[in-house]
Amino acid sequence: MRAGLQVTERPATRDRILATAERLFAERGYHAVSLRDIGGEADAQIALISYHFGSKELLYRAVFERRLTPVTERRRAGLAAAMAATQGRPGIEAVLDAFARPWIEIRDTEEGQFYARLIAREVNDPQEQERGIVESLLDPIARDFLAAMERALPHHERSEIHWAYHFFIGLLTLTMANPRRVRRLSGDLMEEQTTDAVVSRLVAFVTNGLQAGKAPEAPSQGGRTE
Amino acid sequence: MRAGLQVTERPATRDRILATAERLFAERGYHAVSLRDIGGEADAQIALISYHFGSKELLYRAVFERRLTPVTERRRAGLAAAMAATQGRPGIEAVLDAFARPWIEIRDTEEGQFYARLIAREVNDPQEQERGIVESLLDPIARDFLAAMERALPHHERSEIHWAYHFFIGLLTLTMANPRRVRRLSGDLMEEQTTDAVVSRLVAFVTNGLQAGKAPEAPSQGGRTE
DNA sequence: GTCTATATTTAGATAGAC
DNA sequence: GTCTATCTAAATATAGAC
Repeated sequence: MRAGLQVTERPATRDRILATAERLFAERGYHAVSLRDIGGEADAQIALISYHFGSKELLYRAVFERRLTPVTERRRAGLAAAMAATQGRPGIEAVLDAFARPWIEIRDTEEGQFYARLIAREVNDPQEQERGIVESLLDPIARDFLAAMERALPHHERSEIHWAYHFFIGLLTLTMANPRRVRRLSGDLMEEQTTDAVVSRLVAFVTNGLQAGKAPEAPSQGGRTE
Repeated sequence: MRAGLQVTERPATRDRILATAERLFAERGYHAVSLRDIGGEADAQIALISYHFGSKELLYRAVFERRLTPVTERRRAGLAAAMAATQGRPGIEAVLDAFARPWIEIRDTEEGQFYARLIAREVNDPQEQERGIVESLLDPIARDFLAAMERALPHHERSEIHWAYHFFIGLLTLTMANPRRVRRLSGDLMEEQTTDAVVSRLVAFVTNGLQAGKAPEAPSQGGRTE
């Protein structure tokens, strides 16, 4: 029986390794973490890491894949719901919300905070293409959201929408990546934010930011006319 | 004579090491680069790295400090000019421009592209505080710009301004950090951007984004009234 | 300042008993 | 599945001749 952990039971070695690796990779980055570090903090022999995962590289991939599929599913579902509710013409806020909310929700959980940081690290890494994780697991859904943004803003230049998308990624990943500096510079001005408040802020910021890029010849679409 | 390099002269060993270290640290990160990598690509003996810089850690700091002082000076000068031209009440665009332009200019030069990526990496690193580079060299001027933003937008909530600041950092660093994924997702939609165009876009995006956070009781200030 | 040679530590990975 | 013990390669750093 793999399922049915009792409350007092210690997680299986494999899971302890996964959780510890996730935390350490997120905090320090792949190359700054040794298998000895992981084994030590997970209270598992180094040999067991090889036994369960094969190699450091494969362990890293296992850490990613463990959580990525469920998150991606929820993002897809959110986008599909926004599409269905509007006959394929969703508002830009609904699209951005479906895109960002699952990430922020993960960031705001005890067990997901490190994974959020790890994703941010991976997306910002100039070398990510060599590992292929972003390209195979995140790029497909990214293209779906880009297409949805274009449907939501049919009168914007495509290049504007793409810029906004990358801006969104930038601010989304920063809110996940380095909360310490945020606290250092801004102190309690940014504490005690609920998940909802952060998502709303991100979405509102990008939505407003996009007002700069409306194509000049666009007719009013019942929205802001500036 | 240290100065007065002839055109055909090979850069001194110390400078070759610095340039190579800058590029490799930017592309792969501190821990993924060995002194052997640097020595190999710089065509310098490993022992010479120790001789010139003392240790890998000190080499890393030397790479940072080489370019940071001039950039910071230019950012300060830009802010001072914006302040002086408006009797201490600069527009938010002028403040953001002074903040971002020197970074984008560096990013867009042949010799500075790697440094821009390195800075982005450092700012997004959850572990930066341990090294203290960001805290000692970037936080002071960050606080100056935060104060200038508050002066430029006296009717905004302070927390809104701080959020916008961190958003700005996020999108600024992403445009410096991982251009490859941008190209992968958006292709030639984002090519051939001049420095001016990128700065304008960043500034316009954040300025518009900030419209979301205007304090409700603020009287119109001659700007957008929504 | 630059080189060769080497000391010392730490890394990822595996062999084989239990 | 888990352990001890160990292999091999790679890392940073230094010693000392030139």
